[in-house]
Amino acid sequence: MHRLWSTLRDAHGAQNWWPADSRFEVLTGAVLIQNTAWTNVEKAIANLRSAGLLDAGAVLALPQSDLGQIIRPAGTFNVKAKRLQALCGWFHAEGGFEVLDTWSTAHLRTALLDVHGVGRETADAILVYAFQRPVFVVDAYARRIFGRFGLLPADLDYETLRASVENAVSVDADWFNEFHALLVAHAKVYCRARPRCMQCPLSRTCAGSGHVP
DNA sequence: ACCCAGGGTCATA
DNA sequence: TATGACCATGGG
Repeated sequence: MHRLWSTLRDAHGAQNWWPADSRFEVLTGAVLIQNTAWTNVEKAIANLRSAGLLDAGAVLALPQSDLGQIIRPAGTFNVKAKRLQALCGWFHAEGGFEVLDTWSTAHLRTALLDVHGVGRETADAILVYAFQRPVFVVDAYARRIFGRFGLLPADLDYETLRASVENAVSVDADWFNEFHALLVAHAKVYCRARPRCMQCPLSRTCAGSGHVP
């Protein structure tokens, strides 16, 4: 696990995630990124910013259909408008970061999973990037890269895979922060286009012959 | 014209 | 538990 981390770090450099100007923007981005390209999320967040909506109270005060139009570029905008308000409702009701920062990671994770529209991956991304908790974010990229690297089977269920990674290392939140970011960065560069795939720095250690995405 | 992107919910078996 | 339908924009 540490060797993969170092290999990715050498290949791609420090990522310094999450790409956001504030912790609240991380919450927003975590919902908007669901099954969507980041370029679309950027447009939606720019719309929110110019509308003064990077604030839980402001998001909650808006009719859901209006919010949907503002975040339209992010896709599935009606779904995400509802989810965004659900997350803001929880965040606001619980007292914001000042209160939530005092919660245990386990308590925080359970509460996040109870919010409509927040699943495991979104919850864990929020835990790492908005709350700096040491949690491994499992996503499709991690599964693919682990599988190819021969580290862990790609078809493990979410909680098993997450526990496997978290138990395999003894590290802080910054390590998990960088790890997930590096896996995403690596996938974006090497796991799409076939020509680049062959230049992948992991190709020598990849299991199997094809090294196909 | 198709495929997919840093998913999740809901209905169904 | 395990699939499938559904949401919907923008870039390749």
